[in-house]
Amino acid sequence: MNQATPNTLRDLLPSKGELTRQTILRAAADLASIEGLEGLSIGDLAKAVGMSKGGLYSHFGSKRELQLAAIETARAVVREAVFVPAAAAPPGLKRLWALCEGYISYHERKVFPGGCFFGNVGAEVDAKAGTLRDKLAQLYNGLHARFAGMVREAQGLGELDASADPVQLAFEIIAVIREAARLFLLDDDAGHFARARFAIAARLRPLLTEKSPALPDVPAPAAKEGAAGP
Amino acid sequence: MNQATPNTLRDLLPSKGELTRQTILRAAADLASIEGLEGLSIGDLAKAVGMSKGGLYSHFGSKRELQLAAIETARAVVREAVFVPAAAAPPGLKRLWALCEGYISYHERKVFPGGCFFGNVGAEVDAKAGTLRDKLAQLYNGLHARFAGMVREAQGLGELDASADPVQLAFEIIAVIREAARLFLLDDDAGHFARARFAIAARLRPLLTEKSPALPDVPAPAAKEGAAGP
DNA sequence: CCTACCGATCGGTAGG
DNA sequence: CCTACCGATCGGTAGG
Repeated sequence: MNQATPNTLRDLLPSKGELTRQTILRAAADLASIEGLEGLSIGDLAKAVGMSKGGLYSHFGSKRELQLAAIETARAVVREAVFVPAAAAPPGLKRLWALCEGYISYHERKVFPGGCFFGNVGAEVDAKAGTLRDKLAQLYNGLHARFAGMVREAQGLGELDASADPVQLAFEIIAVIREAARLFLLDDDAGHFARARFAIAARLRPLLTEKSPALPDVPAPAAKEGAAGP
Repeated sequence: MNQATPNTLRDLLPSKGELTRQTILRAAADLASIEGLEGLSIGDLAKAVGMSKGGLYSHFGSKRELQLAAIETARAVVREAVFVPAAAAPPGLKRLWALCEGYISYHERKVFPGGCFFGNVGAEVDAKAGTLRDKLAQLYNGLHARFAGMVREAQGLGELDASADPVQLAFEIIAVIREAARLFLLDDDAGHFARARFAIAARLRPLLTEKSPALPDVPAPAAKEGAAGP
């Protein structure tokens, strides 16, 4: 802090440059959710925010730096869209369910235009060892840990059978939600989310205790005729 | 068939050009499992098979044509790696379990160097409406239908409770296997597949009947300490 | 934050 | 199946 003058409102507000930077990063995250972090081109990004390529390079020294910053922005978006709302629910089973619903809704609402930023970018980098892959692995590890933590919380309150393995339960919940999200992107059928909800409710039901609040009603997904195999 | 001369062995064997074509396509599928169908460049592919770009274009008129052909090749690879072996198991619950194991093993063995071709390519195209996305949607539909069909078969033989929804069951099985596969690519921990197996066995167990053959023993996955959230 | 440029690589083609 | 090339676009830079 080499600021001689006293703080004014103007000093505390984000500078114009910082606002531009955030605009660029949010656009970058949106584009990367469709094209991937490599497929995102600086030229297209510049066009999307109405700037020149040179203008972008005054905010980021390299494409890689922009990619890393876009990941942080996407992380903040997920936090606001999924984790913050869930934290508003009462602790225990209700909060766990709110987290599931929030994560489902995040996919269904297409908070990012190309579906989940991390789903797309994760698939893009998962076969290439390196910093980006490790970063994504760590973020997904964190996601699983969040869900597992909520399971433990519900168990601690006696609202969920203590014998269930929280990590295993988190794995299964996230699995059905992400599978639904992928199928939804491919065929635009939101019914896949009904399957995810149904699977989660059925998995939790045998674990309920007399202390458990009631689970919301989850209708059985509509039957569907099978298609031909590959 | 505008062939005047009688068939000889030579006529029935694949021509040299056809063999080259297959070599190119298998290399293309391998590369696309890492880089995606767009990320795959004709120059890199030519280098991988030891040909010039011009040489490749004598087999395929355009990149798009090559992409479509590579999808068919990848489909044949999955058929040989997953569906054919499962068909060798006795019908019913055993065959369903063999299909699960085959699908898990296909991911764990990395039949494609970048993990599942369709997982990677699906994520790449799922946000872009068009022929490729529709093709992938149809293929995944077929995968789900295969699993659902095996569930129905087991039910028909009385080896699985008839009240279970085959499509829902297929959805949940595929979900945990694919989630395990994605995590495996990110952190190289094959333990995720143990979680998938455990989830499938636990899901099937309440559906077993007195006619059911015994399920293989599936050990509970090792406990794992939670990491920090995002 | 812009214009104007760099070398490299992209998909694709001509001609053999 | 090759060499030699095309225009377009890539990430990135210089200079202002």
